[in-house]
Amino acid sequence: MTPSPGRRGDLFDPACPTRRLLDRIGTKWFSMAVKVLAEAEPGEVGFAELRRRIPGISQKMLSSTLQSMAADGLLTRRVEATNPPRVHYRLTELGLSLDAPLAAVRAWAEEHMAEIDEAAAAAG
Amino acid sequence: MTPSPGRRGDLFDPACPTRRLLDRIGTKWFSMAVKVLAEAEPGEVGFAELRRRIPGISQKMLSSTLQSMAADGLLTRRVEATNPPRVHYRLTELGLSLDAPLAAVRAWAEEHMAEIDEAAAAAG
DNA sequence: CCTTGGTGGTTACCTTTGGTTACCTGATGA
DNA sequence: TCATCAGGTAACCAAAGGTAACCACCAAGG
Repeated sequence: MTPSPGRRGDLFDPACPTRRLLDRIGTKWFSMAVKVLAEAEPGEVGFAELRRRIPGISQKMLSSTLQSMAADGLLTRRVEATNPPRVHYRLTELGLSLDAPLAAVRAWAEEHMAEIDEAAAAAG
Repeated sequence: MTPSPGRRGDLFDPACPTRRLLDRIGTKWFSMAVKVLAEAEPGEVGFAELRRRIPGISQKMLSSTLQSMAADGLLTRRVEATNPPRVHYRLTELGLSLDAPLAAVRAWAEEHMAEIDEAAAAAG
């Protein structure tokens, strides 16, 4: 109680940038969306195509994930004014730059998660 | 259709290692614990000292965070058999190696979260 | 004509779980 | 007597995430 209001390093206050970033990349589909969009060949991917490339995601989750990413300036929407209007998504430079640290996390996971599994199995 | 089933397979199944890692580092105190322990000078930190170095954390959350990390083989517990038994925590090599990708995430956050804030403010 | 399917969403509803506060243990030392 | 050590337990809250239904539009099939 009464956690000393004293100055703590910025890494720990509620507005800590790392915490706020982790809140985003910790959501279920965020990192997958970044990866799929970062690795997309034309750079631009339509909504339905994204659904196909992210197996298991629902329309709602894809829609809300893309919305929050757009609000964060990580991607842009382009609405094609055709018959059934198609919407295309593309990472901004900011969003693209985020793929680097995420790739580091992915690499660590693919290299070391087996060790975590062993430890978890041993711990019962 | 799907002439190439695009064997990005394992990255998207429920047992995807990246997803399972993100589920961990996305929890509120996990990354802070890794950082504090990785930067600790003796390498070993007691429970109460951890509480002091992670302002705002409760006993329960510190306890459960450390437990899950121990179960994952990321840290080890050393119980000092003194009168009030003190418990010391130390990252394993596995846990220590995780600090590298997390540092990349922290670096990105400190460098770019301001841009996200601007975009979010502009988006209203 | 009617039905089906695919386009890009939105809304309502429900469950799960992460996180919080609060209170409990026993032992010890001042 | 009281606080501190390292937790455990219970109850509660808010948010994440899932399912399902709905919308408007259009193309193809029968």
